Amino acid sequence: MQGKKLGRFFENYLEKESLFLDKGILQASYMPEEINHRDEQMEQVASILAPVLKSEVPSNLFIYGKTGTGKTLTIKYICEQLKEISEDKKISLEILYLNCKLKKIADTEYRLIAQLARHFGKAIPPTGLPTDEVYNVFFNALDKKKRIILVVLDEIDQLIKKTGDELIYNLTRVNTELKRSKVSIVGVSNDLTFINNLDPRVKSSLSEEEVLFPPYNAIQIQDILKKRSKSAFQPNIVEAGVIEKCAAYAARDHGDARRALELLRVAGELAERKGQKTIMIENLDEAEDKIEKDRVLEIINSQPKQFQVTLYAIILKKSNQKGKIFTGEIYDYYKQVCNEIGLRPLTQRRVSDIIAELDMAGIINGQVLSKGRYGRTREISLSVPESVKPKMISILENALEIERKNDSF
DNA sequence: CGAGATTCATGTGAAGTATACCTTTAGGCTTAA
DNA sequence: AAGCCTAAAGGTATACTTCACATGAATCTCGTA
Repeated sequence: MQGKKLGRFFENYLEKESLFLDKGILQASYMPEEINHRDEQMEQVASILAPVLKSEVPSNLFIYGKTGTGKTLTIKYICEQLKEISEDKKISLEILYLNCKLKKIADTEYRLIAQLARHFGKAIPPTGLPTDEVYNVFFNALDKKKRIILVVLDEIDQLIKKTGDELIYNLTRVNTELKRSKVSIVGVSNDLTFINNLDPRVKSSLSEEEVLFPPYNAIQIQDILKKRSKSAFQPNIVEAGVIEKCAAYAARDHGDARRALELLRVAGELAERKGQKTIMIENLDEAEDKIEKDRVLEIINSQPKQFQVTLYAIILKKSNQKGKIFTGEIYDYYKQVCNEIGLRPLTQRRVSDIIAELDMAGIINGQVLSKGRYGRTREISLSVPESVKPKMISILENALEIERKNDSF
């Protein structure tokens, strides 16, 4: 009985014609044939990196611009081109791309270097080796043969903020130690100000060259969306005004093209799931909601237990109590929750750091403020739409194996 | 009334600790000559 | 004697704790108008 029903469902699913021709085109990982509206930046970056094709070491390069301005895309595109040409012409060139934000992969000096070394087939344990040793392994792997290595560090600001700038200093000194190989660093950052807080030596060596990626304007985003949607969707699927609205949404927060594309894709998925024949403007609002929801839930799920408990405490405290909430209150509540689920509570010091990290992740919003005679604390609020909250709570409760006794809503 | 001094609750930096993991070393056992 | 395995020793990164000091505006204190 059930099986039959399900079977019919799948049949229907297959029969239903998809709105998409190629969904991949709207995904962030998609590499288009050509990149629009970034000609100038493209040219700059290309001309800076071009010397690798003559086996010369290019200057270190620092790329900055807000999210969704095409930094990552452009640098990846150029790297691919360089790689192709270098293979054609038998130039030995290695390009390493690494995103420094990935937790547990490249978010400390040790892990970053280890990751780089692994690129050359070296097995590096997750812990235990001296960092110097890992450097040595890495250097030796590099120096095995004569070549130029291009290290692209995406979201480098996150890493430096956390681990200090010594890392870059060490990487730049590679060139003086290696006999045969030469390394050139490309740093990519969202944070426009971060470079100013660096050690001057590091600063000057990292940003021998700089390229700024300005935000796209609404018209450019529209253009990009149109081009991509043409090959991503079946013809005549996207209703009039949808693309314009989509671009407007994205332009609203600093011309983030990635966001615009995601919005369009998710809107398409939603429309398809609902059995619509076209994508309507309403779908965009739903999509925006869903994207935010997915983003938050994704982060929550990947968070360590202690972070989840902290967040859980924040959410519940927040919904039980009107007005502003502060670190002290949360910590008390947090301890209580820990007791209930039999988890050893961390110190307030640590929880304070965890709160700061949740803030960084964009789930909550914390602001240190002084309440004068009544001390100094962080004022915390949830930076998540109301609609996501119930889902968050149930996920957290699930993850933490909490049984909610009294419904506090 | 206003300029300092005081105060509170917690932020924040530095140093210390526990844990998990790594390599090296030394001993003990086996094996083959 | 050489080879191999194992366990202990010595070392590291990371997550967390402990200790101690820094912060900064509301409030208090006290001299002055």
